[in-house]
Amino acid sequence: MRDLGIETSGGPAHRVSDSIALGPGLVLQGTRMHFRRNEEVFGEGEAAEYVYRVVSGAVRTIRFSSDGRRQILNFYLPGDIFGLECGGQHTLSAEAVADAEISLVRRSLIDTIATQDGSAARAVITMMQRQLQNAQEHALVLGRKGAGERVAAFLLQLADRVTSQCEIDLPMSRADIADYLALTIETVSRAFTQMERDKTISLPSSRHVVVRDRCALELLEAA
Amino acid sequence: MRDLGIETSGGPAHRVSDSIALGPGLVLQGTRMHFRRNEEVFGEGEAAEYVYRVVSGAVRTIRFSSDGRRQILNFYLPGDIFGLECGGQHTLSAEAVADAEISLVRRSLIDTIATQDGSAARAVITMMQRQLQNAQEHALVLGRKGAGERVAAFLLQLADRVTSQCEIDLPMSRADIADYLALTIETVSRAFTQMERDKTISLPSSRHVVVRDRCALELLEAA
DNA sequence: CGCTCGATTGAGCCGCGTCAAAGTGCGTGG
DNA sequence: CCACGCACTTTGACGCGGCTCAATCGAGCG
Repeated sequence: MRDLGIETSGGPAHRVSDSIALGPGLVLQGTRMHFRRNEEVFGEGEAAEYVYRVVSGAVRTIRFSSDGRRQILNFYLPGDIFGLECGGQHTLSAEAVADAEISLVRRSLIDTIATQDGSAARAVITMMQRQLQNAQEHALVLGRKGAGERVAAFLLQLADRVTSQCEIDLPMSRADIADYLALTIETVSRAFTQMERDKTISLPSSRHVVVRDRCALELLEAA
Repeated sequence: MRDLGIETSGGPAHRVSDSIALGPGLVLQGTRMHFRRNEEVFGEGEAAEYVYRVVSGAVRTIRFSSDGRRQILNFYLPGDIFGLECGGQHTLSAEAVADAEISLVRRSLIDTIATQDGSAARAVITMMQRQLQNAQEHALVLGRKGAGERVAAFLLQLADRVTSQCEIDLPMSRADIADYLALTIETVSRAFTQMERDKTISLPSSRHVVVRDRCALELLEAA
């Protein structure tokens, strides 16, 4: 938002700068790294040394339930910041959904600055608030919506994060969507097909969605 | 934890002090208020003026999905702090589960202090991290566990927050548990009954649970 | 051209929600 | 002290949405 570039959930650009801003005139230059599709950025249990910003590509954060099924907790697109959720140790892992450039800033550096500069500390708190609200919204979707509504909510959420608000390039597979929405790939696929049949969306290819009737989608989400 | 009393998730005592600690030697005395069972502490959309700490009783935070069904996002017991999740405006509402004494501290006061004192800012960030991890754990439970596993997870979570780790006094109704776990009251009730049949717990009364076999409960949770 | 991986489609089943009816505990008033 | 009413809980019967299993389809690539 504004000039800060601290948004954790609003990266419309295909490719963005690799610095993390903590306030006006306080911008941290990160180290840029490249990750291949499905490569791990960090793993559950590792020491949390860095905070990350997506420059290009996309990232997912993962946790596994005790019986081994995976739950995707969030997707991060260019401009989004991730890796803040933890104390000293990561409680989840992060992987590249597609090839991604990611900018790393040392957590100790951010800690130091946040301790000295009040407005930087507030920037960090604001980022975490956004993450927290995301997680709560996610819990609401998983708890209270049926399959079609979940997929609709997912598409709307994605549409709002992309420049062209009605044409979406999905960086993730059906399996990723399923594990994010706590459904199976079959159910996700059927939901897409149904929406296409209803002229709510069209699917030129399986990774490319065109929203033809946003209202219908919003109606579906509410269900 | 430690001497700070900033824990958001660990209030074993039936009744605790009403101050919020932001660091060693930095303790904010709150204004104590009383809320009746089911009374609203704050509502979605209201300006977020305060941060709250449960002194006695219990509190739930709520959000409604677009079709009107409610989802309980968290329960707060004595010692827990809530109301941090928002920016300027509450994105959820909070109600007393049972009669509760709650201590209020002005958000502006905390903001001011956090801006000036680095360690206070870190205390706030730590509290938010804990909230965030709670929310993510909750999403994992809702997404990946069946009915019995959810109830088992709920009981274990509660058992860990109570002094007597095997005797739990539930401050909330079956309906509250159901809305927290995204189940129906009937399903929650059946899960309790089943556990009692399996000698995993006993139910001297519907609000009083005795954990007889914690291992079995942990096994159930994993499912 | 044929292989492989992901996506789609279909058939059948099961867990949990829905609806309905008792059962239980507690506060209130007679 | 007991009778009644109300709110909450438990239990049962049944239906449906989404999962499972299996086959087919389609696109990218060697």
